[in-house]
Amino acid sequence: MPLKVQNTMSGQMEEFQPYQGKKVGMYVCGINTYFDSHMGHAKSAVTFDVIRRYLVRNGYDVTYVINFTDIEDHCIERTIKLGIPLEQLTEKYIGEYHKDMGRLGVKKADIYPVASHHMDEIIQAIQKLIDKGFAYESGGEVYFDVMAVADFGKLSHRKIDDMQAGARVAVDERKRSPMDFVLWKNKKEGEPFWKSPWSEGRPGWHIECSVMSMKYLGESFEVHGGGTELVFPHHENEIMQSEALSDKPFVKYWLHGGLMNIGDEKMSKSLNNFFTIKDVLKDYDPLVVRFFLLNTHYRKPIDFNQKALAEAGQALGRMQNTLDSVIAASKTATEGQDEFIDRAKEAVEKFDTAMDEDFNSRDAIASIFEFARDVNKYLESGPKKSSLEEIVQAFKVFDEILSIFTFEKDGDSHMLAPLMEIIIDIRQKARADKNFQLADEIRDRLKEMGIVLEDLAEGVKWKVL
RNA sequence: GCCGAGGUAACAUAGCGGCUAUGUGGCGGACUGCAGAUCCGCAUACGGGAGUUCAAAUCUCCCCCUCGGCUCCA
Repeated sequence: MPLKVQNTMSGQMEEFQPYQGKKVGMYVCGINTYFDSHMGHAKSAVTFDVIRRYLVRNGYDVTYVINFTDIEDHCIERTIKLGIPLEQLTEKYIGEYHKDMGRLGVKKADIYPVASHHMDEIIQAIQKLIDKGFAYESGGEVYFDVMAVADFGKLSHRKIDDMQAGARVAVDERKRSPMDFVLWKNKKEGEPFWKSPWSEGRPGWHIECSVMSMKYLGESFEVHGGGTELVFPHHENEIMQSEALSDKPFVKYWLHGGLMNIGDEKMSKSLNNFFTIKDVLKDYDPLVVRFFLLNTHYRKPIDFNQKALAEAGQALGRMQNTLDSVIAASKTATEGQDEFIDRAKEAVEKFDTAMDEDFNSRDAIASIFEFARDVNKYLESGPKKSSLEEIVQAFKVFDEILSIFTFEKDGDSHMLAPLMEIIIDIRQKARADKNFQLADEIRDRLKEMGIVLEDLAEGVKWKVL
């Protein structure tokens, strides 16, 4: 089954096909480096992490680029307020970003370009746009001339005339058209600035991404991602700038993720209703958070709340529990295999089929739950070693993409197993003597240190939480 | 106003022409000294209205509601 992706540009599902062979360039808009990342950023990072992992699983040679925007109002405001150089602020939050995302199991991108390190290229690009007649200078500022491009709005599907320019902010009188956007702006008093042919100032937000993505991925590349709120104006403007510069199609597939909401509002820094990743990880296992994010299709919004996270913990625990049992059983199972080995292979196929449909991780997870139920049944029917190993392999495939399972627990030391055998033996004797008080005490005290006992018909099972 | 994404059982999510789904929670069983885990079963669905079709949650049209975008924002 071929991989299909929902392309915002066409509004349709399209078969995924790189420009050349197996090479895939992938660019995702990262964060503004002035504050700790919140759960909305986590959703984006995890979404595209999974997409990247799945592309790699399908044999694509992915070059993944995530940018950091450090030349932007909030960063500048912050650097002035704290009285530290911009560079220092940028570095601090890049470090925090990597820490947070690392804890969430997000694999590192190949390149993390920083806007302020690309000033020469940005200025050159702006000059080129002026030279080619796509931009104009006005009072030390440079604007992109929207009227100079024929296909305005092809990503967001809107027409210039239909929009209420200045609906929320007054139109700048220096612009020729209200839809024109700034490429270079004058510095304000006390702000960091760079020298340019037009004025001492700084670049606009959109041009930074055009320049950095094309620098590292070429003038045309395959995948560009981000949250839906970036479709307009940011990505629309990126397209206009990039294609004006290169005269080539910019990006083949536009992938947009749904937003993280709180109640009926999106989570955002400016609305001040955000939960930072650090705060959430104080209360929840990173694997649970990751599962929570992947249990909804990436293009849909997710409502952030404690109940949903708790539920995610329960649900993930169900699957992990099955995995634990399989691993434990495989240590003592009889050699050989049986027909369940095919069920394990089928599980991987179902998983891939779901992921092939625009990275439908939710559907993929549902298939794992079904598999887990079958596995649980199988475990009670005298499982064979090879089949159990095949099940573990299947979970390894799921985990290669989702990264939500644990295969080895910290407490798994060589001494622990024989020690537990002794304790369980003694407790079984107490139970045989109907000394339930002692039996319960042993169980309770083990639980306190994170070891759970389960009395089953076929014997006592233990596991480390 | 315009563009986009949605409205699925108690809740949260998939599905998107015929196979009634997945998890959490609830109820009832099996197992059990108890607890937990696990299994089996039950209940409660497709925003409203018209239409197309042998057949619609899935297609068409109209309406209602929610969110996002048209300032910065993953």
